[in-house]
Amino acid sequence: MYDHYSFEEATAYQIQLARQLKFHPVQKIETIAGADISFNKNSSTMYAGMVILSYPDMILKSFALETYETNFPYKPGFLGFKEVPALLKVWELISSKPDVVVLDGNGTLHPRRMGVASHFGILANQATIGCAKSLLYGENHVPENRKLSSTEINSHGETLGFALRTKINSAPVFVSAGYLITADQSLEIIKKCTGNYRIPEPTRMAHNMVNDFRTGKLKAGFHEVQAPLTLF
DNA sequence: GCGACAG
DNA sequence: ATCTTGTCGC
Repeated sequence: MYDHYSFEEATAYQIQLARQLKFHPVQKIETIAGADISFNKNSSTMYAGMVILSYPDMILKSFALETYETNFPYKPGFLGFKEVPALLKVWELISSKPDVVVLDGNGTLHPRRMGVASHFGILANQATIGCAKSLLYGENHVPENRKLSSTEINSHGETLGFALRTKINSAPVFVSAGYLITADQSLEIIKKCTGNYRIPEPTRMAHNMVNDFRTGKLKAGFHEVQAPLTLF
């Protein structure tokens, strides 16, 4: 889908998409999804997955898995071009859409406000949150070493996101709004999705799923979870 | 020119 | 992201 895009064209496309960004509080949240991608080194096959959990219970209800071929390379600032097409393909397998989707990467905490979460959100017309494991853009401020302590991440005097300490003695994660949600509400939601691990439940489960999918333990398609599987 | 740089 | 052994800490 984006394989033929040059980085120059990709940059122009991001600026174009950014003009369509909208942010407002999500009224009711009963289900939340986590999305992630996995792939073998030097392979063009992407293993995409999305899990849907109840909110704020964090109980796995269903998940979808699908593969997608792409040769778009990874480059800081352009992650969306490599992952969004695959994520949109899994997205189609989900008939009952979640209220918000958490992506493994940034939202507006990006030089052109178009991280993978914002990129996916606009194309899917879906509320999204970006939760990255390391900082891509903005003035870094390290939060205190206490669970759920946070600091603002700014750029040119504007608060684009937050650094959040999800676990003591572990590096913070970086939260920002993707689309159709505010940065403040994104932080509140990620806090409620945080369990006993550094990575919040939605993306943590999605990460485990796509890894099992890639290694053949799970198959492509939409899957309903019957037995209240609190495992993983 | 130099350093930074999601997954 | 993936590959990959040992090691430190709760």
